[in-house]
Amino acid sequence: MSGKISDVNITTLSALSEANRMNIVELLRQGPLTVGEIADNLGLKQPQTSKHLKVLSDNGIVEVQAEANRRIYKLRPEPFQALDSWIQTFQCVMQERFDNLDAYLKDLQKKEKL
Amino acid sequence: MSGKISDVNITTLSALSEANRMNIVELLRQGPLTVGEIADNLGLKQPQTSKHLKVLSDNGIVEVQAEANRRIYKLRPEPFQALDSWIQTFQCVMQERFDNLDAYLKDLQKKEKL
DNA sequence: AAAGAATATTCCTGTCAAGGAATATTCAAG
DNA sequence: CTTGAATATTCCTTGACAGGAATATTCTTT
Repeated sequence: MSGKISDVNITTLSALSEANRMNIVELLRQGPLTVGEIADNLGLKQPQTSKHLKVLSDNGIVEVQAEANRRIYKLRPEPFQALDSWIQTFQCVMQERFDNLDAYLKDLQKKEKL
Repeated sequence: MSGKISDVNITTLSALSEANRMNIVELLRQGPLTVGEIADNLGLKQPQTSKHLKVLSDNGIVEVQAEANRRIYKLRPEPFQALDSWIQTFQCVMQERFDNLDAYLKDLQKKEKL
């Protein structure tokens, strides 16, 4: 049911859960950049930058446009939209009112009377 | 500047980027549960369940309340709030209007005239 | 065609994290 | 205080993944 949504998010999350890739994504938030620009901005070497971009690309977080010698990378909206709508399903948790645990404990006592 | 925010998110993301932990979190969205209940629901063995819960706990995603023999785990709101506000910084990406790349290419041409 | 810039790929190595199995801890009840 | 349930922890092994270094590819320019 919500299986696919979760699957999408888990690959997105694992791609983002690496510091350099997170930095790349936050950098690209400001707009498209070439590999060299990304590497320079973040102090990364070119090969590792390409590798990280490949991971991001394989997970649909980023897309490429070849322009002569260069490859211009930019963020794709979908994974962020998906992540946003996923996180919205936790509204009840984010607005916690500190009565959930009490309710649970009362429920537990009921069960144990059986 | 936004360093701390990123750091918070990266530990949250890496904790969530494991399928079993993701399942645990989605299960706990519906309310607090004991270790045994979580393990049963997800078909996990108790030791691994405890280990995953420890990771989630170490990252502040989950909190425990001891109740006799049992430990009741529940989601903490903060990481989700943080993730939510982080994802909101990608609004511009999520509303992409397909003109970013064009703008970049024009900008690139300008630079190359120098 | 040759040279050089920009990028991608490969191979190697070390590190880290997850699962399995066994064991330790903690608590309740008799 | 012994037993048993619920949970945590330890040790071990294995696989995934990131970085380094070298090399391959692709395109431009001359």
